[in-house]
Amino acid sequence: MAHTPRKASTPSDPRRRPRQSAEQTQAEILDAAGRRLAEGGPDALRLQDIARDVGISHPTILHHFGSREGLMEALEKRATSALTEEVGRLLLSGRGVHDEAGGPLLESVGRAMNEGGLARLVAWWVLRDPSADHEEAGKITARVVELIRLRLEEEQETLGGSAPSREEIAFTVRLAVLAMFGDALIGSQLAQVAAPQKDAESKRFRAWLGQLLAAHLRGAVTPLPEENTGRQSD
Amino acid sequence: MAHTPRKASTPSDPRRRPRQSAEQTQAEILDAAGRRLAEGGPDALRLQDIARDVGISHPTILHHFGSREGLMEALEKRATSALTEEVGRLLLSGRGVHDEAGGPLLESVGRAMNEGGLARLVAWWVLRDPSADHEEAGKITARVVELIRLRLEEEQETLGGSAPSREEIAFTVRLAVLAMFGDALIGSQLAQVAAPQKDAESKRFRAWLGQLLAAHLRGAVTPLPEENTGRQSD
DNA sequence: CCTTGAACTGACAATACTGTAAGTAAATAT
DNA sequence: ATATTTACTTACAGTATTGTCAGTTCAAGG
Repeated sequence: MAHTPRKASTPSDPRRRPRQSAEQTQAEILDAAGRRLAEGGPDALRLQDIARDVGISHPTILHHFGSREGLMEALEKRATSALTEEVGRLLLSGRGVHDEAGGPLLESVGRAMNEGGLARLVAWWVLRDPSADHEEAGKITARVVELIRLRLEEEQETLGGSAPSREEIAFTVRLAVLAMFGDALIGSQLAQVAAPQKDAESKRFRAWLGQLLAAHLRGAVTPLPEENTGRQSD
Repeated sequence: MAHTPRKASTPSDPRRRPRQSAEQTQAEILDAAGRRLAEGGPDALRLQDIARDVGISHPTILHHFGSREGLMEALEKRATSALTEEVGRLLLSGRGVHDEAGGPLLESVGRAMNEGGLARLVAWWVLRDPSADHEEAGKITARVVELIRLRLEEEQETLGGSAPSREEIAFTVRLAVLAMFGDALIGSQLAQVAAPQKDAESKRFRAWLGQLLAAHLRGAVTPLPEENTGRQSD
């Protein structure tokens, strides 16, 4: 007695999802997963929940992504490549680097980190496996550093002044990224104002940071003491 | 046929843990849990694993902390109160604020975030429940801001110069905390050097940041434009 | 038209984890 | 010395979750 299929003869069950293209369904799954992750944290990423959100059965997710792990990889890939593209576009468009207040670039990264849920995604990823290398991040920042350096050199030729060293730029970019990342995760915890104004404070902080960094790169370069450059002495 | 206790009559089983004080065992459990969390991320926080690390059975953890949730709360409480104490000590000792390079305070927070695993703990906490308020964090930073402000005013009286506004200080502290937090989590991903030197680069970055912030607070205050202070216009 | 492949599903297997129950042994209180 | 509390254990219940399997419907290609 094999298990009798309960309703083997229901042709065209109305509850069955009308067949979609693979791309379509996969995109819907990733959207739902991203939403879950942004709202509820890592524990909220259950196949069954996501399936319910989309309106499919959970084995369908496995069919498309192979495993839960596969889904998570796809999620990360999509998020980082979206950011890479946006940053690339901003940089090449010639704006965003040294315009007023550090400008669109900072805002764009901040938005991706906050609304896009990128910060939460990355944090969750890093928490899960601290030793994993997020190659993409290094590549993006390296690219940003290089482009800023070129632009500052141009500027220096026309306006005069001394261009900061590459390390100086690298640290500045690093600071900007870390601040955006941290702000998206715990900014609201550090705000000194009442809840409804927290978003405004965060925005103002971003503007302030942009000015600080721009001013720093432009002139007030604080050289590091040349002690322990690579090897440690103790 | 009740289940016959398998070895009901083994008096003083050698495998049984010699009875400890509650405090002792709880501390060991928290240590082990912290280590697990730092190494493996949220998913690695299993009662059975922690119990094995300590050398007890997992219901003992439930006996001491009530539930898994209780354990996590205790973990967070211990970590934050340790940090609070250390920061308080540094601030009251009169050092750490405006000594060379931002100094011990930055280093201490950085250490707690990195080696102490505080950053990972907080990140994991925030990921799990984005709406949860981490009151402690706000309190600590508010306190730091206030103390720095007092100290800068003192300094201003003796040396002259203009003391920065409270918002200026608050943003600077916020930036410092965010940078330390972010650096602990994803700093290694952003580093531009080979793996073995990443720690050194992180340290150098910290020093650089200290100088930048100190210099900023001391003189080069970039005032924010007085536009949208609270309400947004679009 | 028929075959092949792919999207999709319901039912089930396997596993793993938190929490409970009941009992033992050591310390503390009476 | 006896009673009580408490640190600690084994065995088990309950449940949730990922993944597998066999099968169905739809579309495309021969």
